[in-house]
Parts: sequence; C-alpha cells; structure tokens
Amino acid sequence: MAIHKKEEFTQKEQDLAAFAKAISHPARIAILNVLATKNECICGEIVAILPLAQSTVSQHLKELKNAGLIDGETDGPRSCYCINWKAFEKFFGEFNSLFNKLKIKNEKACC
Amino acid sequence: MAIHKKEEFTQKEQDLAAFAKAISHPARIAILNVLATKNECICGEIVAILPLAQSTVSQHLKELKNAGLIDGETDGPRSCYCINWKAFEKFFGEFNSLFNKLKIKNEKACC
DNA sequence: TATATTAATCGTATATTTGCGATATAAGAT
DNA sequence: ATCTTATATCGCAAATATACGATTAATATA
Repeated sequence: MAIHKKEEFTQKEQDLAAFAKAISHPARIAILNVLATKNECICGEIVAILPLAQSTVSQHLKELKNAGLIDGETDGPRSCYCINWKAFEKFFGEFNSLFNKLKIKNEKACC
Repeated sequence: MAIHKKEEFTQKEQDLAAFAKAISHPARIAILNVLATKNECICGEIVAILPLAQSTVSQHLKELKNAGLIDGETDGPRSCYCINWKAFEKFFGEFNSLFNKLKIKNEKACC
C-alpha cells in the first residue's frame, strides 16, 4: 500500500522536503532563473521562454507560489511574478544548519 | 499526454532539479540528518530511527546514492553510509550562483 | 456591448514515486 | 554445511506529478 508517511517526520524535515520538492523540476528552476535575472516578469514572458504549454507553465507557477517561493500579483489581464527572497534565505539557512553540524571533523570512518 | 520534457532544459537546470529531487522527501532529509550528525552510519541504525520498513529505507538510501549525495561501503554483511560533502558544496554553490544574480537591486516592480 | 487578450482552472492520460511484503544475496557464526 | 543476520532487490498497489487541450474568468479595447 502506498500510505504516505510524511506526517511521521518532524515539521522541519517536512518543510525542507517541501522546499526541495518545489525546486525539483527543471521547469521550475528555469522559471526561478528568469525571475532572478529580470527581478519581475509577467507570465506570458515565461511561457514564451519555456518549452511548455501555457497551462503547464501556469501549473508550475502555482506550485512555486503555493510553496511560498514566489509572489504573484494581478496587473490587468496579466500576472506579474517575482521571487520571495526571504523564503530562499530561510530555507538555505536551515539547510546550512542541518548540514554543517559535523562538516569539520570529517574523519571518514568507513567511506 | 505525459511526455516528459525534462531533456529540453539546460544540463545545469536538470542537475539542480535532480539534486533537489533527491532531498525532496522527509525520509531522505532525516537520513542525511542522521549521517551529518554521526558522520557514518550502518543501514540498520537508520532503519531503527525512521518510521519506515527496511526495504523502503534501503530504497531511499539507493536514491541518495544514485544522486551522488552519499557514499556507501559494504562491511561484511552490513552497509556503511556517509555524506558526500563535496557534492553538497557543489550544488549549494550552484544554487547560490543562480539565485544571487540580482538579489541586490531588489526594487520590487510589481510584487 | 461585443471582442480580444491574458492567465487560471478543469479534465484526463500517462509516468513516476512511495511503501510494503516476499524473496534473494552475502557474509559471519555454529 | 547450515543457520543467522543484515541488506538489497523484486513485484505490486496506491498516491502524486507531469503535460496538454479545452474551457472559464477577468480585464482591456473597439
């Protein structure tokens, strides 16, 4: 059976995993790259750049927004998106605190 | 249709997405956390900590290994795992170079 | 008001992931 | 040689993700 057991892990583990999941598709990396370069961008520009249908891009944007990694604002009939830098700082900081525990004494016991 | 279009993105985008995907599950975050804390660890210890069956943990370990994030070594009938710190440094460095492009002039045009 | 334009949502097909039990493999112990 | 222990792999069921076309919604513009 495929009962998902994600709830059985700590909140921090779930949060970090959710962040990683949000950026775990090349299309979403590409979107973030565009936004990081242009600072702000309307949906249509992203659709024009990516090799995906408009509905698919919209879906990826929604996922990034749900994960809190980007902000979006309606501007007439178009939508403007930009990166939520604070969210990125938060998550990268948490990854650092998670992986920098021992990084120093790297004695290599078995591998 | 669900034809996967991942190949249509740049290699860097695919690599970063693959790294993120490897750490996109709380179980794998938990495994990495254990390894980062203990420096090295045999499979059985991880199985004892996680709320998952042995076969499932083994599968998660395999994914982390395939992604190059951990190294594993057979030691008699047991397997010893540890984090591949170089891989982490590489990926975190690439994320930084990707997202620090513009971080400075954060004028906020629309959102 | 009617008509474009832009983006979000719905429905659906296919692919991938997650998880477990059962089985296989491999090394050490008896 | 047989048995135990530790781990990997196989096979399957259920859940999620990916992608698209079609439709809807919302705002401009004629």
